[in-house]
Amino acid sequence: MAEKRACNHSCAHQACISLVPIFNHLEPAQMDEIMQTVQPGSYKKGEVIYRAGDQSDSLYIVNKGKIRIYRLSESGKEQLVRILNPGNFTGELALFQENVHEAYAEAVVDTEVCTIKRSDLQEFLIKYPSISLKILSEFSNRLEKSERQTARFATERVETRIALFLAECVEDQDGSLHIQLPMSKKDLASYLGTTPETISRRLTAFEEQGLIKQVGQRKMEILKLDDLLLI
Amino acid sequence: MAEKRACNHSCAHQACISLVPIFNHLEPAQMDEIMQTVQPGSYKKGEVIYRAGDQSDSLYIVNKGKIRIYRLSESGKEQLVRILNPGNFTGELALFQENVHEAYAEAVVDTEVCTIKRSDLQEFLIKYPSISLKILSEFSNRLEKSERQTARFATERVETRIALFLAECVEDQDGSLHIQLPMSKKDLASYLGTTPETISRRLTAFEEQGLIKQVGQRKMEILKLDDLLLI
DNA sequence: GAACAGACTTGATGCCGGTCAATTTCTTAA
DNA sequence: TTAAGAAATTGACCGGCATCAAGTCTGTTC
Repeated sequence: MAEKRACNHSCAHQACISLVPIFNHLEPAQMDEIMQTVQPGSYKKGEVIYRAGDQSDSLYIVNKGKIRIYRLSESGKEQLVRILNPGNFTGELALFQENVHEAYAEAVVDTEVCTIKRSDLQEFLIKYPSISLKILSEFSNRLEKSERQTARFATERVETRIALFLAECVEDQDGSLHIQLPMSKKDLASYLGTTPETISRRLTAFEEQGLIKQVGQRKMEILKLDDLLLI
Repeated sequence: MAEKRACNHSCAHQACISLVPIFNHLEPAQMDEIMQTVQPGSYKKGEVIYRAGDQSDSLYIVNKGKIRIYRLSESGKEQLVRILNPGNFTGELALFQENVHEAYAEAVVDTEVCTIKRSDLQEFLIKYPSISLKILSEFSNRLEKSERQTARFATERVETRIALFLAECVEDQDGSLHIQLPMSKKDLASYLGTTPETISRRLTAFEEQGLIKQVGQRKMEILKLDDLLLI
């Protein structure tokens, strides 16, 4: 791997490795070893990072910016699955199964990533089994969240899914009741399996019921969190 | 662990270990070691194996019978997540995160299981890292399937979800066009996020369109698989 | 600052699919 | 075999939400 070394350890693009939960428990020396294999990449706003069906052979770690991960359904419609912020990664599924992306990824704004070749990563998995355990923990969380999301789709109405999403925003933002939506309403609609129109209407209805107070494009104040969750 | 030994290696309830993909790559001696830690359990038809909120400290492997795994949504409605057959297991999520079940499990028919204590399994994970890799692969598949399912809920109509499910039945049954539904229509409705009435109506409609031919309770013949998938 | 494109809102309309109810068919137990 | 209780079907009804169509507002680029 040493021959891939592009620059020394202090390169900015490598620093993100230390942000990633699956690596940051390692010894400094081991972390350096991983950093040697990292390749930088950058994408302009709106640029596609990989497409569904692309050969998938790398792990992408977000260094700066924001990435949208979409999934295409059988009939070609797309759903927003997740938004990646610095320290998050994608491409991990391909490590353990067929090597074609099922999803596609797009830069929301100008974005810098670090990529690690799949083969390099697999070497590290064998060399440092603790990484496997970290990835297992990550997968476990993701699976849990994904199944929860599926159950919500299967059993809850759109109104409830929106309310639950707002509650999650409160949690993510450390319990503050002044929240900021992490994405546009169009993206949110895709994520929640509805339309921007319906999101807009439900939020207005919540406001008329005195449950929330909208303030500007993506900001709002949650007035009655408990009542919101009873919907 | 040896002191837990309840009987010798030939015990029937232990044999299932060799059926489980995450263990069956091990050396016979290692597999025996795991078998020593296995405890048998049996449940009558309809009996609950664990509830949402229960302390979760074991992996359950189905030896004989069938188990339904349900998830409860925030408002108490339940969705069928998965059905376990012999060789399948549940309780794996709790290995890597908080130790409370988010789902609940119920025996569909009289069922025998093997349980492995979480602490025992964690020892094995450290001792035999190859098990981690197998579980990673399993998780990776599950995550992939779960996200696909979520995307279907988000983007496809009930009619399409039913058609896609039928296509999966064909795959699972080795491409045979004479398929058997793996569960009752009530369960299927819960799994697909709809109602038994709607399932019944859509299948009748498929039949009237000449796409399938229903024959008896849970059996049918797929006449035009391609057309079914264009819906 | 003007102009433009996106993002968001609001209204009107229609239909998919959930709900309730009444049979009918199948399964299980006595 | 019969009886009882599920499971499945079929019909009537209607409400939630998608769709289409106009706007309004925001932010960005000359």
